[in-house]
Amino acid sequence: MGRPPCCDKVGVKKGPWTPEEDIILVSYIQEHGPGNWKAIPTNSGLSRCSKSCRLRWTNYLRPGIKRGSFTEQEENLIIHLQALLGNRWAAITSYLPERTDNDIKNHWNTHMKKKLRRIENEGGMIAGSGFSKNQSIAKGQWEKRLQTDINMAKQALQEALSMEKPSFLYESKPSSSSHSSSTPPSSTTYASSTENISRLLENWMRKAPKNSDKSTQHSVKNFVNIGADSTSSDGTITSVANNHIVSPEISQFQVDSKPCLDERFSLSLIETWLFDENYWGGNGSNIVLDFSFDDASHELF
DNA sequence: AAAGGTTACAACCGCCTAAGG
DNA sequence: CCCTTAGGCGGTTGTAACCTT
Repeated sequence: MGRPPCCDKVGVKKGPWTPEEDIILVSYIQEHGPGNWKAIPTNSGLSRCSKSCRLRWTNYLRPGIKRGSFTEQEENLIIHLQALLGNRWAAITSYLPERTDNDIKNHWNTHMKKKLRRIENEGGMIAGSGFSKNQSIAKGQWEKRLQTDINMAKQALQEALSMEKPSFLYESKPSSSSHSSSTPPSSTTYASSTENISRLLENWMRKAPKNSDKSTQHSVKNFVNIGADSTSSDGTITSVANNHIVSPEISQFQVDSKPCLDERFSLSLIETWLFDENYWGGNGSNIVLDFSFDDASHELF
């Protein structure tokens, strides 16, 4: 007996989500909170499988998602983390909470791989691996990587237990140049969808005074704000969440749908290393190439 | 202006893991 | 323990938008 499909394939809609479907999903989650994905299609009336709903929410509709082009600092961080963690996008995403793993993965595959390949051709190193050619197939590399990960986890745990709470790493440095990218963020279909959803949600709010529950309305309003912010005239995303003035509800969403926030609290050593400009050799183009695990692990642990 | 090629990204697929019975 | 299943993750694909000729 094979594994049954996650959802009944018959009658399950596939393909791009419509704004109407988004509204239904968001409305349902506003009311019931994220989670119990299995129940969402049935209870909300969506003809989508639970997986599709979860993905749509986490990658697209969840409040606090930053869209648009990546800043140089974000890219540097991704390169560095990819060298350290490999293609573990979920782990990498925990350092860039405003980005989704899908977003980072896509950006890596479409932009950064190419960029690094170009650098590799110029510099004769293996891009993205964090190792020079003669190191790349070094015996014991995986063991070393694993050990580093274990050490990282231990360190994080220790710091978490000691209640050390460094400020959010994304609050300080990355945001400082968040609009420094020379290329304007691309306007995608998301923008118009979001505007539609925002409008619909506003109408929905007006029509739905049944919610004596203020918090629900409040959170919907926040969602609307975020939607509007995310499509501001200059195309940049400066959401409420970016400034961390998020409603408890939204915080809850983020906590619920993202990896443990405490992970981020407890990585001051790592973040120092990750954001240390010196590591990046000034222009960020050589960093990975000069980076090796020996250096990093020695410094970190 | 049209055709063909390229890029970007939303969404799907299938595997893995952990929780619950 | 074993089995089932929901949720999570990374790889891959499909396609709309954009660019070049």
